[in-house]
Amino acid sequence: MTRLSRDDIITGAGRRFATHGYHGTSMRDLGEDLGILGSSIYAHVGGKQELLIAVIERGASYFEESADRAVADGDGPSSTLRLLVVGHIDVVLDHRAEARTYLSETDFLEVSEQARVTGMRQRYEAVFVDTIRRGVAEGEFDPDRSVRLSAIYVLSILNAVDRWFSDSGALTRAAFAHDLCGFVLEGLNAT
Amino acid sequence: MTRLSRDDIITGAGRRFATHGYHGTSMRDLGEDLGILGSSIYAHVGGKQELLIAVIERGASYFEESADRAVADGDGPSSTLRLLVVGHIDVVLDHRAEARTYLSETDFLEVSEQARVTGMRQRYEAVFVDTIRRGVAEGEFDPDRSVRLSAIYVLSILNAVDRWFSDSGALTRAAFAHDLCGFVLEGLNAT
DNA sequence: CCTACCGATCGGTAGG
DNA sequence: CCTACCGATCGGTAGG
Repeated sequence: MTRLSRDDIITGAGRRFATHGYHGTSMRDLGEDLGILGSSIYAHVGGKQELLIAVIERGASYFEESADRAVADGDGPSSTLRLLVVGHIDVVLDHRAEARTYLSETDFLEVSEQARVTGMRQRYEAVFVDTIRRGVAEGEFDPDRSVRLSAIYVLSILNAVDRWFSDSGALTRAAFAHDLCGFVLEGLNAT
Repeated sequence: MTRLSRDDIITGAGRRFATHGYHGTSMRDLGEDLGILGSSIYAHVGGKQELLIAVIERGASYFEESADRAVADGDGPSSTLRLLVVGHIDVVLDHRAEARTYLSETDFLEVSEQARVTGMRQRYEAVFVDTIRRGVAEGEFDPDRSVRLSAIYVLSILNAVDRWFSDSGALTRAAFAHDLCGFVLEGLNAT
């Protein structure tokens, strides 16, 4: 039995927040998950709100990194969009707790933190918008569709993936990503 | 100042649950919203959990009624699908609090209630699946697309509508519904 | 990381 | 619907 790290505490908090919600989680609950007392958590972090911030910050940065990679590696708009879709799916499924907390519990951050996280989210979503816009400009996507709405549709689908998808099901992650890209690109009348 | 009804209490609870979450709402918070004391709520309802049940039951029945109407009034699969989409949008925007609580707080119901609500939700979603399946069978939709996935996509988009749409924006509800139907039906290669 | 707490708040009740 | 509570639990701290 070695001492827990701050990262361990944050990971545990993410799991609890994702399943029981921020307000549904007590420091004692969290301690029990970690095998320590609730009060012992304060040896690692300043408080419950600080844990929420740390978990959500993690979630936000996974998405940010994914977008950066998609933009760097993408070869044209539909290629970039595919990478964005695959990357988002991976973040949501490989970092379920942090991603879900980021997506569902941001309202419970203190206002200043909330503003920062909202900013990060807007920048992330803007990458989708910009990519689609570029696809329209370059003649790859249907110019008659609303760019903004198309981005909202894709993101709505992506943000709900963890609610129904399981790696242990018959549908593989790659097959799903392919289907979703097809659905989206057909909707955009990709050429 | 007349006495509040049980329905008033449930409406107030829905608003609080939708914005602050079930666990983020105290009976005293709710009382304050209603202009009474937290303890006075117990003159109307048995407890907090009973309020959650009542709010979610309302939300679930709005969706159920919408699906019933769509099936009754629809003239063929793509017509029914359009009615389902428009109906879902209306429920989510005209009954924001109940719909959002239904969609986000069901995990906090006692297990027996949770099972019932999950059943209602599955029956509702099955209407989407069946409608799309019928569209494929009748040659209206692309048979190469997964029916299940298409239903998941539409529902994912619909369930997030209240997060970004506002009736006071430039985009009207009808224009949005039209765009979404177009997006979905194009994805389904509707003929 | 535990012991031993603290004041505040929680859901809820008895009696009117 | 209010007054006046109750025991339980909450986030958090002092001291080791």
